[in-house]
Amino acid sequence: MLTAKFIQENKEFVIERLLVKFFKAEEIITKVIEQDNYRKEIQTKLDVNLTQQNSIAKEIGLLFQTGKIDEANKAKEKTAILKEESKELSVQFTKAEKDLQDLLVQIPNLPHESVPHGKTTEENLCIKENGTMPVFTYEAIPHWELAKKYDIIDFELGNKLTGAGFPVYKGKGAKLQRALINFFLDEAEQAGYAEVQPPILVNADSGFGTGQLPDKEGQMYHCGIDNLYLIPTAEVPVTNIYRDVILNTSTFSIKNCAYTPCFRREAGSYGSDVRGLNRLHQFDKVEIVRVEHPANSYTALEEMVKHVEGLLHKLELPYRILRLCGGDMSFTSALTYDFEVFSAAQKRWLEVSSVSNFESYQSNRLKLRFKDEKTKKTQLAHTLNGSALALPRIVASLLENNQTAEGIKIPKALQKYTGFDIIK
RNA sequence: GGAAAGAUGGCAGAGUGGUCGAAUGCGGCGGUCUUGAAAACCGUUGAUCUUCACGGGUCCGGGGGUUCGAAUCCCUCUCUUUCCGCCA
Repeated sequence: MLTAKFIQENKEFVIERLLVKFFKAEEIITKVIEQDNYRKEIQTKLDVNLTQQNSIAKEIGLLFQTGKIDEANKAKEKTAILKEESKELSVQFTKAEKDLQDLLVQIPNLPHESVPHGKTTEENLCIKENGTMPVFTYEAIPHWELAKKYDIIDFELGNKLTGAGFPVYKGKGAKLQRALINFFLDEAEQAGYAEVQPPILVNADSGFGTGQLPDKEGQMYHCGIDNLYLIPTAEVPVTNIYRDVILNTSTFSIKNCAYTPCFRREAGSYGSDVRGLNRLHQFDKVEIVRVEHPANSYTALEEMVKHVEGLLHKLELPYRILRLCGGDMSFTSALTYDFEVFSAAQKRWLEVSSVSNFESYQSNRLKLRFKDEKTKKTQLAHTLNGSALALPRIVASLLENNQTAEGIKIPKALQKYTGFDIIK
């Protein structure tokens, strides 16, 4: 979230920038400023009161030590009123802080200046399209039929075990999953990302840190007995590694990668675009996460984009890169690039990665800071993350685009991981 | 699941209800010495809110209470560790 201080100092700028996200901020910004001023006012009153109490308490201590019991008892009476007042003030202060917090979490992150204006997915800016589009002399078969034909993914079996959106990968299908995970992890490692294997259940503090809570509570699976959440992305546990941490400037850049299954309730999604692998409740993903000095975060973002692009290139999939417009961006992001691969049978682009710079928006919630060596002051770091990559739609696209009369061809880069070059 | 112990600054670890934001050690930073380094020695070193500043407030796991005054006493919650049981 944004800090009250930043809003105080950049009121007009904040309002203007948020319009790019179609967020009318004028009213809430005014409230934030009022609330912040009120908070300060209460705090000042409380401070003065406590100062008085402290000094009287010290006096009493001295009086007792010097044996002036009567005077001490007299002084005690003075504190009664002060105590009463401070109790009242501190209740007000706690409420004032909470009310301010409640306002701040409602304000989205400011979009970067390069974010295109626009409201819908059609207005995202395609900055690159690359790779050869698949050509078929016959009607290409959709991946859910291919999966059945070669018996590599069993959707019905998943229904039996769990429910819709939990497929069972079998034989070469399972091997393909494992191959992709290893391929993505190896590539990330080569690019300097240190692998971590985090828990896939997290507590509420972690959920709040990266912004899933409180707003997106309904999107996560919740284990009520232990009050833990199944992660919707590795971003949550990996970024939260750095919650409540003060870094040294020298520790930048922090680069982590992690493979985890991801769980999403996807409440409210329906229709033909959820068929097959297009939208699952459980899927596998390799995530890259970075913590950066504010001055370097956009360079880091470009590096991440290059990395993801390299993966798609090696997988020989036709892809395009979109810079999301204000209306399509997430609440917490300052700049997001989406990667889509073309899928031959569905004849549409499928999102396989989303790479974002959150600037200090997550850091402020996470209390992730660093000590500036020159000013000796702590300031918020920048966080970034991106999928590199999410598996299901990659698999969908591989199956559909690489189908031949003989079987499904495996791209060269993947063959040493699969151990086979065709699924038949 | 049963039993016990514990939670203090980056880490380790003291702490009598009053002068404790907190000893000490390690680590970090700066310096002296040195051709350089190490060692030794000296100094310095928490976070946060508020204020132009001086200053002031808050924080010893979270919350509540007792008291003029709480790291220290009481209640409660959470978490951690150890032992036993079960077990990948």
